[in-house]
Amino acid sequence: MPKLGMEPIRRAALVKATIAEIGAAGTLDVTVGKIARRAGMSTALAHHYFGGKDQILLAAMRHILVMFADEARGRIAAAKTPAARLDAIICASFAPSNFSEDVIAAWLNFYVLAQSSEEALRLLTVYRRRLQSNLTHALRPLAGEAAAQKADLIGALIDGVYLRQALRSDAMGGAAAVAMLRGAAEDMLAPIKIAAPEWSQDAAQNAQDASQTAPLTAPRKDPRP
Amino acid sequence: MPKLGMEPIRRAALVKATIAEIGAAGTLDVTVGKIARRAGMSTALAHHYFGGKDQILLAAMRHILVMFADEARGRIAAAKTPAARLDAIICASFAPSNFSEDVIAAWLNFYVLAQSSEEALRLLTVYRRRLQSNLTHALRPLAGEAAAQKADLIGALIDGVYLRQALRSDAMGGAAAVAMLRGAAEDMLAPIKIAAPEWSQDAAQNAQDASQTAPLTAPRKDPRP
DNA sequence: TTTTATTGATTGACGAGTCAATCAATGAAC
DNA sequence: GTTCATTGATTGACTCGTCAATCAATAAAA
Repeated sequence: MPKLGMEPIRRAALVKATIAEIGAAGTLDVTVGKIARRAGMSTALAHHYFGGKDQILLAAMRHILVMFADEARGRIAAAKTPAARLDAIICASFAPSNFSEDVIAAWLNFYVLAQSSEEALRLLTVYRRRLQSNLTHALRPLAGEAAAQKADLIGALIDGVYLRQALRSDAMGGAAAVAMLRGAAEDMLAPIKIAAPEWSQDAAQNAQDASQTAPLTAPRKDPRP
Repeated sequence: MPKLGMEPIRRAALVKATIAEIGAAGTLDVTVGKIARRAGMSTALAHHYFGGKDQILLAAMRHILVMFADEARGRIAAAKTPAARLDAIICASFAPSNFSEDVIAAWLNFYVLAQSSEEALRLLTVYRRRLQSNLTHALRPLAGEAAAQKADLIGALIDGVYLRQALRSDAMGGAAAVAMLRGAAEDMLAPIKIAAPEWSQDAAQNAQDASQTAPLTAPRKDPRP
């Protein structure tokens, strides 16, 4: 059984299991034993590779943050116009890799963790700054002076929509969330009259990647059940 | 020492202490012992009055929800115009009673609790529905058909801005949050051209109550009693 | 005396972290 | 091509602390 080079494999398995376990429990109050068992190893091995529960949790958090960063970077790089960049950021936030049930639960819990863990707060701050920076950059040509302010707004709105997913009752798919965000961005930018004509074209291109768990109906403008 | 009619007093003290303890710890992982000690009694007494930890937590949550409902009801009742009602809801969300450090931390934690507690989810759903209903009602004369959709947006935005307060790094006061929401609402309503002229007047009246300044920068550490 | 208020002590369970001990590949020496 | 020392991989069992919940007992009203 024991082959060499197990460490990265074990670490990845533990991170994955941690996110799954958090999603299943809805809490950070998961035992190392459960995580390890789900990852197919003993608790001692988990400790061997990570040193402690905190490190496991933080590694899971880092993983989620990196996944989001990758998603966003790729989509932004592929966008040609400011409007497309804005849309790319919105779509990245609700792309499947960042929008599964487990990841949403984990994300919410990491917000809580940031209140008692210096390192978690640091990581979350990095994420927030990057989002803000990306949004501001995309909005500069569209909103000029007001770019930073609008970026703040859209950032908060993304967080808010995302947060509401934690409550399964009024759950909507990623596509619906994206549609909502797009509508808000349009409203916000409409008075400025610089809304790019190719907007809908970019939107159509991004939309196919952002659909999640197959909403049987086409994404509606009005997300009211 | 033993006087009669202690029950309501003890319960209130425990609820208050629970919120404070959650705020201090940043977690729902607070011990009954700590809560009871902060409330000036023994753990056994806390169990006597509440039956268990879950009940204490839910009572604290209910208390916060009721506080918010009272705040909102009062402000909405005092508002004369649709725009003023909208502003009243916004202000209520960031009024001191709902926007202190402890309450923000508790609120965030209750979102997490709702993922594993049926009753917590139920309570949160009630809050969400009421907020949605209030917003829709206020927006109907301003946005007509789109009222429900706009209400969803503003509701999500309120949650998002509120959520960001959990991270103290980029903390802003309640007044700043309200200003941000007002700006967003104006942007959103501007194209519809029904924005009431007395808006700024109502805003000025509401603003004084909603200012709150408690910016922190570091996560909290366990206080040693 | 009955009821309400109150607590210190106790219990039972659970979980994080540690440790000493195995297991199995690898590769060098013969 | 055996032998064997080395080292990473892996675990079961154990320690130690914590915490929710319970209980038996005491004190003061009514």
